[in-house]
Amino acid sequence: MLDPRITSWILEFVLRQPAEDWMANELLFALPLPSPLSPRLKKILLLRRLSSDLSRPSLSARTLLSLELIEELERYAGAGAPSNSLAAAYAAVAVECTTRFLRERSDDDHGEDFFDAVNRIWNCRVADLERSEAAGLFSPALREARREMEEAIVNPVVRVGLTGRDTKKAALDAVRVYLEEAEKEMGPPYLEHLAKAVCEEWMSSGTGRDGSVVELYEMLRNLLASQGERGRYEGLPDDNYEDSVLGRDKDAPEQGGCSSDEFVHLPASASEVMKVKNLSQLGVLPANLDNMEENQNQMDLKLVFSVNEGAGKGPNNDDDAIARPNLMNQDPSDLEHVEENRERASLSFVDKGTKDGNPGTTTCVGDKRDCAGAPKPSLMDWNPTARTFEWDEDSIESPSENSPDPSNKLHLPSAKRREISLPLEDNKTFVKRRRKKKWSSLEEETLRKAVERHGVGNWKFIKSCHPEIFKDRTEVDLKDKWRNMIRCI
DNA sequence: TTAGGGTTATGC
DNA sequence: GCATAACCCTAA
Repeated sequence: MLDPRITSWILEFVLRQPAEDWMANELLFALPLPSPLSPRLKKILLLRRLSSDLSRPSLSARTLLSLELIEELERYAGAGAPSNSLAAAYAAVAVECTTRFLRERSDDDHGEDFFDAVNRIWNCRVADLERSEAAGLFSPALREARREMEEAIVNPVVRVGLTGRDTKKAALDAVRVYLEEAEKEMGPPYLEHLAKAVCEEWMSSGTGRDGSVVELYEMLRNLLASQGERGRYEGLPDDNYEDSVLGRDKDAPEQGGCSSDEFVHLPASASEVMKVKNLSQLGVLPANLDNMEENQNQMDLKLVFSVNEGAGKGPNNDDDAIARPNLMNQDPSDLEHVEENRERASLSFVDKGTKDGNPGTTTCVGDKRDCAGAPKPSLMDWNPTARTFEWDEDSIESPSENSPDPSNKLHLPSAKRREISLPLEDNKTFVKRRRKKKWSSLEEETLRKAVERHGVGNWKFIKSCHPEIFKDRTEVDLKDKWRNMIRCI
């Protein structure tokens, strides 16, 4: 079993090389990693995602999210205000994520997408940012940009001016500047330090070396052991190497609000875990997956920090598409059943995949705003007005009720269902009842604050302001939850 | 779209 | 069996 510390160093090294994204994801998925991830590795993964966005090049709400997460990481590490380059990149990306809808508008689009983006990004996201602990990102440039966007809502001349501006290049440049600065600040990969120490050890130990990978790995283990026995190993980076990247104050207490556990643990669905287990049985993955709880954490961690969902190209990619858990296309709706770890679900790196990378909801300006346009769940998922049956999630519907081979049911069992309401003759109208999902404290707190800010009854607007946090909730869910919450007072 | 009553699941 | 939370249904 590989030492998770060593694999994290290897991962750091690979992520900081110009390796392809699919390879980085493969490694991220395959290697055992320490849990929770170190702040250093988290930051490296976030930087890598920014780098991927640059290389495609595609800036989206996910890019904004990556920048917000970096700020949060640094803030909880006690690093103080975000750097100018980080704030500048954030402002530039926010502008680009908005103005792109002006450039890309179609004939039948009368600017609704742009208005939605202004509301979503500037009236909700940036406004929340200003009031939050992340206010360090709220730079003068961001303030000015918000003023301009608000003006663009009512002034077509400003919109025309924005359309003619190359905000994409400006945003790409700003992100590039930040990445270069962050890379420089981070210093060389830890593995390079280790390699130097290993070389010295190698040179001094004389004969009997064969130079194999196994031997190299053993030497790394020995170095680790000697580090443990003697404290700092001469020639290795000091014990604070991990923290130094983030400027962490050694005396700063661990923060509860964004602990690494909360930050990285996003649950994989049971089905995903089963896929992993199957792969394990096939020998594709290490067979050490019996402890599903523990290994699900590993999966969660990797799903959250996958490098780039749109970059899953690589050898055998097509063959893998069905069989293996796809780190790039994990559906957030699958991420159920682990309430304790949902605190940062809104910070997941897995996008719904709308055209701007934003979750699929739209909002408009003003109180009691018209928020039409939010996509409803597919009828294939559930129908709020249909008579309901409960389905066993683990069961897979048989392709045909008249299957010629009844033995198939052993492998593809018909869905178990139990009548809940009046029976209807046409089974097609029966749609599963959603699985109960306990509200996380993040959802509750967000709802509480939103009601304070926007008032009771604006459920659709509140949902639209926090589409990622409430992505699995309907407006009615928000209303019901609020009803429950005030009952407790 | 929302409010409010009804139903179901879950924990004790 | 009861209390509660989550979810569903439907009238306005």
